[in-house]
Amino acid sequence: MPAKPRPKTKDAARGDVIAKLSEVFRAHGYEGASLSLITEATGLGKGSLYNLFPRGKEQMAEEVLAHIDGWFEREVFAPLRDDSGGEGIARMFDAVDRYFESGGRVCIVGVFALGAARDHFAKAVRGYFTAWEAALALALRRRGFSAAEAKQRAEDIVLGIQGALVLARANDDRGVFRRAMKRLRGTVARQADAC
Amino acid sequence: MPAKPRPKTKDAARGDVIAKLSEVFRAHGYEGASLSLITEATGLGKGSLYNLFPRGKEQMAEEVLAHIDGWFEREVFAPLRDDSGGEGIARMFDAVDRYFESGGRVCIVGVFALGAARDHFAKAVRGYFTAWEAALALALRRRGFSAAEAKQRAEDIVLGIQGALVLARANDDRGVFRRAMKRLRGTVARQADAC
DNA sequence: GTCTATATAGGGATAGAC
DNA sequence: GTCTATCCCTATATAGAC
Repeated sequence: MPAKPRPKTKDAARGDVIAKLSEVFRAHGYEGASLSLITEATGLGKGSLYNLFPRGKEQMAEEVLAHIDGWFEREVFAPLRDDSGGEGIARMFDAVDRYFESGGRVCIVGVFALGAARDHFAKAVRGYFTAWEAALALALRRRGFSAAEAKQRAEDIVLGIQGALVLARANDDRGVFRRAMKRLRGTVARQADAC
Repeated sequence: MPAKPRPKTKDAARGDVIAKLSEVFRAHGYEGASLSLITEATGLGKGSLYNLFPRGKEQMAEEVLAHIDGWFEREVFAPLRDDSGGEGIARMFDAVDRYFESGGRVCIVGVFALGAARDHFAKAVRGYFTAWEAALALALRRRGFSAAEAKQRAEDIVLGIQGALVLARANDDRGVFRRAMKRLRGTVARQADAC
């Protein structure tokens, strides 16, 4: 190994670009994310962008979605599946709260899902939500819920998070998201409404 | 009054155009709704469109939003506020299920809320959700919920509907929406979890 | 690898004939 | 009122200099 690879590796630099791309797609959606917005956000000219992403905007979006999927796989889905010490679900809520900045940022996958881009990126969009629900349902089963109930509650939680993001952005108020997250955390505590 | 105004009135014809515009904005969002998509959907040339909506696409979106607001005001908010015979909430769920075709159509206001268009149409977007929540909270208070609980449950229901629409479209599966609606209907039945 | 043209298509919007 | 033709701008994408 050479002495000090201080200057960023190729992959790290690419990661930086993808992070900036994400914010453009998040704020403007797929069709709204113009190359001029992208050059502005990344500080790169079109030439550089097409050098990094030869297939253009489509490829940029694909890699943004893949990056999101990777992050959630590491920070959310894997902890849910391992559920080390029964803390998987709590870790999920923590990670989600950080990722969406308590409702200050919307979900790119959700934005894509609502627009015409869904058809083009259907597999990634669907995969994201199904992976999330499946991992969460598994963790809920370990908590003692029946298979059917775990599935239903997992769906309600993912759905609640997405709805909270819509309302938080519509009203420009993170309070909606915070309250929803608190309530959703509560729904996994009480094992059933048995009295 | 003249004998038979069989041919459509001006307003009715305008209503038809707005209905078709709505479907374009619903499917493609504000930025994605190009004039060529709009001419195709309405069957009108640009000249006619600019005659009907002199301020162009912006005005089209404004009138679409106003039309939605009018529909919900009549079919959802007013029944919730009147709550004739305590059926206001049930009528809301029925109307919502019809309007969104059991999850087959997404919410235009939700689509706008997630995109950059929110800033331009902030007042209409915010107004839609706040009116809905306020009317629903009022109906819930009449059902015996405390002011705080009614407000919270109203928020959870509106949020749940929006989240269900996101997931239904993401997974291309109306089942998510139907299940969510059923569950949400249930949350207004049990007055409190008092055992 | 990054930039500055440039190419080509489509965007929103307008003018004017009918 | 509706169309066609046209305006000007911005879109994505490419070429080629450095």
